[in-house]
Amino acid sequence: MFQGVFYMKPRISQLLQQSPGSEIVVAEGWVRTKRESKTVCFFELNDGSTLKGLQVVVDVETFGQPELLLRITTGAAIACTGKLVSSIGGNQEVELKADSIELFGEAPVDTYPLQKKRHTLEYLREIAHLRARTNTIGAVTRVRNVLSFAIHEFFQQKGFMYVHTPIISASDAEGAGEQFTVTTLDLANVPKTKNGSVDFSKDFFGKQTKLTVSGQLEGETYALAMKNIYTFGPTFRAENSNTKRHLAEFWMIEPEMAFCNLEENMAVAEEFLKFLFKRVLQRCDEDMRFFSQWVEKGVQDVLLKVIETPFVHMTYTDALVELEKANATFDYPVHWGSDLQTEHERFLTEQVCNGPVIVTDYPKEIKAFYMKLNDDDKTVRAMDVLVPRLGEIIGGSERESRLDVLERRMRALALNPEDYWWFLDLRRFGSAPHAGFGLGFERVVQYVTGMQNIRDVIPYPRAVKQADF
RNA sequence: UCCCCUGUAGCUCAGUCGGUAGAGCAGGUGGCUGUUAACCACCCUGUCGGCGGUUCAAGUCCGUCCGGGGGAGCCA
Repeated sequence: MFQGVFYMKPRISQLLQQSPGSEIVVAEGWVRTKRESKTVCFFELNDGSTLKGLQVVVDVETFGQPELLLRITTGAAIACTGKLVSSIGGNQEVELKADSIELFGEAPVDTYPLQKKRHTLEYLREIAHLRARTNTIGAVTRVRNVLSFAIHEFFQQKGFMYVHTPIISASDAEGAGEQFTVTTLDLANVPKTKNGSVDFSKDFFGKQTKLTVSGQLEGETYALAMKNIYTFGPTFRAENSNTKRHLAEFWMIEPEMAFCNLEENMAVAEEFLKFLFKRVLQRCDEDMRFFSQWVEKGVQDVLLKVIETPFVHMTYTDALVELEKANATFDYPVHWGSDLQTEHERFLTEQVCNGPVIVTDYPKEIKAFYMKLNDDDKTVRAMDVLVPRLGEIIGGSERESRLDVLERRMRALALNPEDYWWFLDLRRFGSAPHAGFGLGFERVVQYVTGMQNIRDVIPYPRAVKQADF
């Protein structure tokens, strides 16, 4: 079974699936809790491979070494050697009857921050370097891992190319939000030009550079060569936003497809989300039952229902009809042309549709310049996928592939076409209809797990005034 | 950035009308022939976020700063 040079000892997840036997096995991990009586002592051992750990049983009298047992406390790293036996207790099939235990690292009870009791997520954020050792964050970590892999599975099996768009961007205006500047200039002694502004020609790249807020524009260039591509990488926004669904550094998935219109774009988005949900239900059953019970009641059933139900399609104009009926209940009443607030999006997906809904064809004034203009000259081929509890989870569009229309739109928004010369070249040479969307990875993890705060679904959250660890 | 809430034992919280603090859990000791949120008994634990003010007296009232949470905006 293990043929590589590096011999992998079995993980606890594998041991838990084995039958009792006379073979000697070794289990390595961290002690979650210890229970002891006069003659018998139990450790629950966890190595991150599963939610529920392996019960290790020690016969106190035959084991001897009472001082060793005393030093093994919650948090200690140990390796236990013995046989897998069927368990007398009712909560597990097998357990490890330890003949010997090696203690690698103690976790002194008076200083170890994790106790064998439930902690709040807020407290765990303060000890983010240790929180992966908890049930909740461990489960999040496994789900996040499965989702990451599923993203590649979905696109790879559909023949999409994984493209790495740049993290450092020299584009003057990507237009998706405030950006972080990347510089090696001495901030205590910034070089200035004659008119007093910062002289970026002295900077590392010879011009001002920033961290990317989106790989879309570069993604489009590769879609118009490889046909179907996707990006999956870190994204940075310097917005001063302080909410439970925003981060300054987050991961984003951005597929881009040539010879593709908005209808096909919507179909891909729907199939993609459903694929991710299916994979998690298949491969993280134990963790998902945990989330369903303790974090968001019934979240498994919600995902199952989403998988089975076709997404509702609705134009912005039709959505407005629904919203205006209920205008009295809103803090911000809507009219045609106004942007949808969080309360409106949630009303549509939770009250009107009772499930995911894709809203399309928004007024051009409230959407980005690169979206394809409709024949009515008033709306663009944009789409937002809205889901209950979270609101917008995907934003996308068919792109404007007509050079003259795109240039006109840019001028109307006071953008300089020369700054986008390479982006416009795509429309000059071999232009084709194309479309794509962006999906915030952490928001998917949030939706799937039911975790309320986005800072708990990424290992080390970066947000306003927060860059610890 | 704006609005609201909040900061008390290691953790989660209570603390009335202003009179120098209390519970659960965690931890310790003892008990228990197999526990699994272990159980039973006893025990230990405090710069009440910082600074300033009002008062005979402040955890409590006022000001201010800092931290945390929720909502809004912006978005993914």
